[in-house]
Amino acid sequence: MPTFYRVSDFARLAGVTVRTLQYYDRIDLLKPSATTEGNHRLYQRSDLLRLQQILTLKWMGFKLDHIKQMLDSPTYDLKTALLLQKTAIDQQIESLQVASEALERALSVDDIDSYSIDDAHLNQVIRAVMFPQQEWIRSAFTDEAWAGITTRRLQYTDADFQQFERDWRELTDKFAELQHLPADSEPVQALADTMHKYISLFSAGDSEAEEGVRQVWQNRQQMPSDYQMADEALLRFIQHAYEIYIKSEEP
Amino acid sequence: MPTFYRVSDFARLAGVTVRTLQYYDRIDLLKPSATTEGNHRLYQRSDLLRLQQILTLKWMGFKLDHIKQMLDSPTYDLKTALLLQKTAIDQQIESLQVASEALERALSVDDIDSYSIDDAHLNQVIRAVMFPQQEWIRSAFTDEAWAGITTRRLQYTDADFQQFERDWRELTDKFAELQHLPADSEPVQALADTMHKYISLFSAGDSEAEEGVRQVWQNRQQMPSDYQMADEALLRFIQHAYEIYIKSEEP
DNA sequence: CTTGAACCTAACCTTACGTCATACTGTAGG
DNA sequence: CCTACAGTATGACGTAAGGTTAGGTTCAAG
Repeated sequence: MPTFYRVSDFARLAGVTVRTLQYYDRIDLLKPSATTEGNHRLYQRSDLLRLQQILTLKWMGFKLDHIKQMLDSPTYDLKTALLLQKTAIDQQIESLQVASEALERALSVDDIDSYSIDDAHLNQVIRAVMFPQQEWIRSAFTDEAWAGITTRRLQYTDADFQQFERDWRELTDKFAELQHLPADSEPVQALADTMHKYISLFSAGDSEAEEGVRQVWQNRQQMPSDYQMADEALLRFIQHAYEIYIKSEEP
Repeated sequence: MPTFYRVSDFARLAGVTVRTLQYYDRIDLLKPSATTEGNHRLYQRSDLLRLQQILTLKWMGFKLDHIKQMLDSPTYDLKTALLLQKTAIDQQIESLQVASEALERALSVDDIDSYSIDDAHLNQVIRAVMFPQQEWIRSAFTDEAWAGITTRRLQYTDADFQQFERDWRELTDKFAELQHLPADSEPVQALADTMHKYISLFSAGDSEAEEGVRQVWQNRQQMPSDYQMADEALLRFIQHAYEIYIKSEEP
């Protein structure tokens, strides 16, 4: 003779709302173990265990349909699921931290004390937020090309940037391997083509932005040393090959 | 004679989807600066600046209607908004970190290597996740009362717990002030009543859970020293007052 | 003038419920 | 047994920020 709880009592017991229990019932996530003749839900304490599992997994960030799968299939790979979830959460934390730091920088912009907002202000904040110390890059672009670049930049995650860096390094490594060939030879030009496609991707078909990239590339002596690559001869080789490629594409 | 972009070009330029631009148009967040006779949207580069502002703020975690307010009212208090947003994000980070640590603990449960899931397994994981080292508390509760407590616990945020602690300290401080009065005097019993209401809140009307709380309270010598309060005399005073209160309520 | 790509709007889909609106059930008192 | 009235059930609509079709229209090249 088990004790039964009506919805509101059971809800209070578990710290959720009645609506939540009704919802979980409807999506077959948690069914009451009995009902009255009049179709009112009756829960037992044993239902509390299942609800505890559900709420714990939910608290960990799993979605309800995922939780249903986990609880309903006894062969579910829990360890992998937990691992994936932790990875996802850690990624979220990382990008939130980036945003938090950006907000911190935004708050440190002097003029913001005026407590008002106009385009100039806001853009100053945005510049402070997105590109803390890279004025030497910015100077190569027109205002509007720059707006395009910074805007597109927002779409990428940290993982994307890491991939970019890996790709870029791979590309320069390949150039290094072919450094003994003439810059206008076919394999080198093929690399230049790949490089061009990459730059196009970055500038998204924005010709002003592309021009800016070329400027940065050519004025690379101004780069802070952190950004400079070691092998100046290799850089000149790449630049030469790229110029040949561009000329051959724009007759 | 400004250059116009059609939606798809402008979308590519900015790195968003066409649907997003259509949506921003509909909610009056970003209108194209012109349209064709056939009602196709035409954007200019100057629209890109506004879109950049929108996406930057969005990336910071602001909601779109909030962004609209910010951009449309020139007297908007940007600094406060940024500050509030940073606070909110930092809170999110904190609770995600708690979840991440919990998942870490869950992954360190030995038996999980079996790559399967059943109630016992899952509950073991849950226990590891939610209550790392407090077996001394758990031992005072029945399994089901414990399930209720851990489940309710999920509903609370860090801020709630901090509030709990503050309330609790305030309560004990008040007891300390009245320590010169007899335990059955009216002001002391009033405090005991407050304390009882507080415990009831914690146990959500769960009588088994309440009993467990009383057990923990009485066996407080087993607590690790971190949890012990300094003044043992005060504790005995509180316990005495509380016992008198309970007896007077359950005749 | 035709064709195919790009574009338009409208409408439904997603999550995890909250919030009504309306109808029904359970129970205590008379 | 009847009536209040509290509790409950079901269904519909709303949320945020678009994604995803569906079906019709416009653009630009040939």
